[in-house]
Amino acid sequence: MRYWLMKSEPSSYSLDKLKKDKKTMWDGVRNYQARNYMIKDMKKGDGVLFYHSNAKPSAVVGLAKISKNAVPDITSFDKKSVYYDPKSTPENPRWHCVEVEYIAHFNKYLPLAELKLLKSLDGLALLKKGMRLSIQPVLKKHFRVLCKKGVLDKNPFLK
DNA sequence: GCCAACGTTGGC
DNA sequence: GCCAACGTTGGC
Repeated sequence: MRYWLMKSEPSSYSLDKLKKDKKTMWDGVRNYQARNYMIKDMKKGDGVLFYHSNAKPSAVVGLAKISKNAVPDITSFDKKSVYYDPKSTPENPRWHCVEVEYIAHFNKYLPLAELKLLKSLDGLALLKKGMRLSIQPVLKKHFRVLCKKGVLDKNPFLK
């Protein structure tokens, strides 16, 4: 099993929204590196840290998991969608998306500025200068550090 | 709102 | 294949 961090601007899709929806297709990703992670590496059951970007403050806010492996992103075929891509067709889809399922909000949010101070997170992709990737792999040790910092009564990933 | 960093596009 | 121009991300 692998671990991930997924970014979303709360104004477009927040963890609160995911809680209401329970599950969502992570569609609209139009970056090849992020797409390749979804297609090749993300598997059902993987752990996901949910990050609010462009937020006040930007922070890791909770936990989710991958509930379905990648499938073609149908928004890329939809002319009315803002995610429409004329180069992506049902016969030859260019973009894919996984399904993400809500687990919990952390009891403590983890603002970016605080995470930068932690020696135990050295090497975490999120903290690297210029890192804009919306889907990032997270090492198990970093995942555990963040889960413990976030505090949850029941955390399926910390047994 | 600014702007650094990064990704993509397209002319050549 | 190079690279300038442009667009986007996202912290601050």
